[in-house]
Amino acid sequence: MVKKFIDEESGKIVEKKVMNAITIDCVIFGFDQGKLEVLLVEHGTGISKGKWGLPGGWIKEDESIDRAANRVLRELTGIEDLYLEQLKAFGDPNRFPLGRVITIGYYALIKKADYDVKAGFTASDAKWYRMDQVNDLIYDHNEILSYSLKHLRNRVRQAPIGFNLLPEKFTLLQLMQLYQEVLNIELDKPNFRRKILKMKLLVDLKEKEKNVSHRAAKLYKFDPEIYKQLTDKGFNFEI
Amino acid sequence: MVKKFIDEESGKIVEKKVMNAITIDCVIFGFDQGKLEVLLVEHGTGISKGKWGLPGGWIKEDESIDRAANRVLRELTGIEDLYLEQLKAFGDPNRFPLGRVITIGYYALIKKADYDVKAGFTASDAKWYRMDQVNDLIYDHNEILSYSLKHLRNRVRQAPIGFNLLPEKFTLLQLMQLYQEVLNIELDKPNFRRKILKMKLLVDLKEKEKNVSHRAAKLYKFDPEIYKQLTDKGFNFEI
DNA sequence: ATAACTTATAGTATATTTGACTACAATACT
DNA sequence: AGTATTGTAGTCAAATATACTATAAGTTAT
Repeated sequence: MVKKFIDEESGKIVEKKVMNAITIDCVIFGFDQGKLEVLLVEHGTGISKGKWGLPGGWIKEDESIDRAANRVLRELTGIEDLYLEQLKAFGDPNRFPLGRVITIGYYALIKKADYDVKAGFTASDAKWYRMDQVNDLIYDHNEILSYSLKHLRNRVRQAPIGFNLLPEKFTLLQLMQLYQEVLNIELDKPNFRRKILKMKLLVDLKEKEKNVSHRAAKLYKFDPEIYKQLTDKGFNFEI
Repeated sequence: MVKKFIDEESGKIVEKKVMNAITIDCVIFGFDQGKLEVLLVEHGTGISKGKWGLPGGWIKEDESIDRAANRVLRELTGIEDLYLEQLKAFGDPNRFPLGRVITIGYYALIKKADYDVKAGFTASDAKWYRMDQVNDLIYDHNEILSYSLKHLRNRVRQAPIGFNLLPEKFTLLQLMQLYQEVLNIELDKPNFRRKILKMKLLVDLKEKEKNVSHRAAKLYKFDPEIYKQLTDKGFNFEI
């Protein structure tokens, strides 16, 4: 791919083999009924028609990459007003079959119930996939996804970001299942409860679940204010 | 900047306003006599002639971005064989005066004494600057630099990047003293030794110090490969 | 109403890790 | 040979984590 570009030295447009195309790819994690899921789209047109991959697309000339990420996600899946965090740029020369394309990965964790997913633009379908049901994705999207998951697992141990995946009011079991699912480990109920409560991070809402077919559990909420106060004192969140 | 690129849908080369140029910029931190410094280069040609900035340059068509980062750094400053970590992509549409250029930031922390700095390629000079003596840099390089510094301060507690400040082969006492200095704490020799060895992060080189006026200590090296394997498994570095 | 079942929560006993400390081994210098 | 310096092994008690048991509090079926 010979490209035209502005040479920094002369200020003129020259042709050289140093240009690259750039895309955005979004990894959106959701949590539902104790399972971690990821949002994928089916390509409706082009060389990847009928295949599934992460929601992604080209960056426009006049938009920042953060804005591009939000736009791409909105166009393909209908999801908007989301805080997308930049993950990493992926730039293997052969990651894209038709030429050199570098992609910048973004990721976010959301509560599925808060967002309506609707396929749009070049996406013929958009669906949540449970992590264990993700098959072959286009290009290097499996690699991007597994990198994201690794990143998520590291971050979720270091900061209580996982709370974003739960409803406002949640039980300790829900929280525990979240960690089990994200970290892919088994936890012990009594021990988990003791550990998390000792952090003094949760607010006891003095409420209980309703309409459940078993003993109702206490409801808690995560209070970002308390978390901020704790971190200011040198608190170390570690699950 | 109208660019040619391969359209994903048709597979043909078309002209559109969605192309971007990509560069690499490297933030190299050095530590010397208790002071943090950063490596800057003076542009010898082009529109920024005579101005200082981070070592950076274009990514070539056939190289990965990691390799590009190492090449750019080598060409401009003579520094090679360095583990550069990807930081973040910066993509404000107006960050570069002559058109849309996205840059991917890389950073590293090195021991100054281990590397010879020699300006090359388009750089007319390359020098270490103490952080408090950095003035106006080209483009958005001040922003990139301050982002890097913030990142570095967070990361030094979470990941073993401090190892880069030691010689390749080091003793456990050297390592301990480094942490004592950086974290401003006192550590217990036997306990530190036990803790760090249990991480299985160090390679025992089966060698000893030489020409020391005391019992020679075993030499170890830090192996980034091992560290990578461990983090993949959910390893948590915490000193 | 009561037995069976599910989930929440309390408690306990054992293993593992940590922190403070002691002892001693190895080497070089005087 | 004696002394100084640093490396390395080990001990012991306290703290913490882990595995497990027991029981309480609801729901549902009979």
